[in-house]
Amino acid sequence: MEHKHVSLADQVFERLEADILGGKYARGEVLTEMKLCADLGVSRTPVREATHRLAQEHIVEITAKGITVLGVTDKDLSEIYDIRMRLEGMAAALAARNASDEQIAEMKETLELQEFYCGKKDAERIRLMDSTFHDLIYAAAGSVVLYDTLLPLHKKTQKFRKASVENHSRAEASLLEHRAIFLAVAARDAAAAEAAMVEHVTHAKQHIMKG
Amino acid sequence: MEHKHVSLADQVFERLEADILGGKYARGEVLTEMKLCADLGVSRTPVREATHRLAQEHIVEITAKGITVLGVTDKDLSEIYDIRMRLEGMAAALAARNASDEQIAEMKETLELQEFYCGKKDAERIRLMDSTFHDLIYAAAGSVVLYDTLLPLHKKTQKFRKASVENHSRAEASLLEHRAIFLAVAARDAAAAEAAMVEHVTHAKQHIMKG
DNA sequence: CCTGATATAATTGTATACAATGATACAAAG
DNA sequence: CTTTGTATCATTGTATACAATTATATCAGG
Repeated sequence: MEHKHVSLADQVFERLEADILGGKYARGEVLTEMKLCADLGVSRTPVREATHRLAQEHIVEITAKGITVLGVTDKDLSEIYDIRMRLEGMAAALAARNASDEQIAEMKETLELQEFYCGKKDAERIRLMDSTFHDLIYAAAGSVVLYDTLLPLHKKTQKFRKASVENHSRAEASLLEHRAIFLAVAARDAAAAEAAMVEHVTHAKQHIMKG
Repeated sequence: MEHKHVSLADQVFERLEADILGGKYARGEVLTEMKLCADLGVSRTPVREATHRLAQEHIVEITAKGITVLGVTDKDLSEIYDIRMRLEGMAAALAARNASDEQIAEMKETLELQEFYCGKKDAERIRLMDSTFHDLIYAAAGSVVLYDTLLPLHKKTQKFRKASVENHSRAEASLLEHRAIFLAVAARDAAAAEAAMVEHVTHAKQHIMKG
């Protein structure tokens, strides 16, 4: 049993990041440390650590006025997809070479769940399975640097991906694209995996930037 | 006059990041907050903020044992260059489209300084001009996301780039490659800028990974 | 000599008091 | 009415005391 200690600061960071990128706080909204302390029931120290880490990722901005929520602009979103277009293909190709059988099994399971939730039209869980699938690809690539580069970018798109898969036909198309990526990775075909991933990200961008 | 307040935490962060990525602390070395406090003459609070931000970038690891310096492994270095190969071309192409005349003038000036220091065989300053040139390209691209993605990756290579340009022939080759990128950007030729940048990063990787 | 439990010590995690900064409201002068 | 100076207040920045965790040394038992 892994009893790795998770600090309050880590918990606050995860929570705030998810809340902001999930759309709970509006862009431009100004928070204060004390308000967050009261909401979360912790002292300023872990809140400070969390907000400063968020500031480093340009998710909030800290001034004497307070903690301003920056979130993700449409311009950011477009740029994120342009970057992901170039890096996720690389990740898929590496995953095809380096993924363990166990990782491939996890991908398969994730895909089956995605199909299940797609049938139930549960957008939030479809989005979650989407995140998990991409995360598995990043991890399977076996590059810590690539993982650290892609994960924050992917997280920043989560709110928009959820909105996207509320459209059922897009949700089904996304599932098919994921399956194509999976088959190529499972077949250890790096070139096919890269091509499938590039196509997937391209379509995702097209659909998201329309809305 | 911009009298933007720079906190102690920011100063400590910059200092520690530069010291670790510059090679002052060896990989595996274990620091403690108190030691850093004594060295830098500040309390634990700003030191904590700085070290935790460094931990987020995987430059250090914080455990009950202390603050372990991770730095950059050869594997990291290789992966960083593979990623930069894909993103810096994008940045150069965007810079060719979006750079202001002022930014282009700054690039020109930076190049002239690089040439000057290349003549004097001053590796540290060549490395600095190299950093400045790439930073100008990132900024001129006009994408905050791309800037934030590339800058940390570029910083992590600084120690190795310095070692690389201590080889005079590589320093001269690098200067020529920068000039080719500059000319394409100044001519507003995005495709040429991208090609020149990809070639530059490719050569840089080849030279650095040999050493 | 090795193994394991236990006590100790070193380190980070957290809370809070105080300092410094900057924003804001308001009044006085032009 | 606008502007400018000033005082107040809210907020973050910093230092430090205390709690919790974990590594490490020590010792007993086999």
